[in-house]
Amino acid sequence: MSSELTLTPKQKSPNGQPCCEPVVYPDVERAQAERMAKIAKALGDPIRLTLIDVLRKHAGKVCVCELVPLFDVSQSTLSHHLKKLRDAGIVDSERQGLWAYYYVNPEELEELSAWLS
Amino acid sequence: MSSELTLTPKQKSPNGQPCCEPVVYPDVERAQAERMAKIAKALGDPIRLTLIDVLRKHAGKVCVCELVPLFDVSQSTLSHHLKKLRDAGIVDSERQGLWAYYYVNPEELEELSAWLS
DNA sequence: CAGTTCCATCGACACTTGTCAATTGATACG
DNA sequence: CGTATCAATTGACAAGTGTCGATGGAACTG
Repeated sequence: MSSELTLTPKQKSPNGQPCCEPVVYPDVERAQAERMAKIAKALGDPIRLTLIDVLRKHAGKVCVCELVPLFDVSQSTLSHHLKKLRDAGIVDSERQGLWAYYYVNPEELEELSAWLS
Repeated sequence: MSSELTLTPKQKSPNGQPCCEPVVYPDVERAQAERMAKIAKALGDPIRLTLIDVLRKHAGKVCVCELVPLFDVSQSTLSHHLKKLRDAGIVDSERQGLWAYYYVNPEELEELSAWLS
């Protein structure tokens, strides 16, 4: 499970004395941190990160049947990874007859990308 | 477990006919994808992402006793998250007497940050 | 020395993840 | 119609994750 992020106001140490200097606060809001962590989590697997790389570089839509042979995992495993990327909103897919085409939602990566720079 | 990323050369479909147009290849190398996925995974939790935010904004070194009260989790849970960040190489720590100070290794975020932009 | 404080580690727990083989569902083709 | 193909889903399993309370170890305080 992903951790619950509930920021609380700064408290003193139990003995009432601050152990060290100035108070630090996060600049990111709770909701923002959760959105970005969700995206980062989805990128946190080499296969999924490479999938995103392929889809981004290709610009257009890519057929799943093109993606499967790029990796040494079963078709069902790759389908599972694509679902994770879909669930995170990073990619979308489209069926055309027998084939499924995937493409990146670049906007979904922007917030994390901006925070990281 | 993180998936094994072993790219294989493009194969034809079983019936010998490609199902769709042109071959796509990842631009990221296997090792690079694994490095970046490791970083992304470490950022894939709201608490850890916020910790990085705090440490980055603060520039200097931050005492753990400053970090604990910012989150609604136990001290041991926070320590666990800090360890994950240490294991990923994103942060380092330093003991000074009773206190432990954490700081960001900005270089470790660069590769992912660059790839993402 | 004895007590306290900070932080890391341990043990336990429920939940999630990555993986596969097998199945299913939809579509195309002969 | 029956068969073949692509991709998603299901069920299973070992491994990993996030969480806590309790314990441990180091170092300061009196």
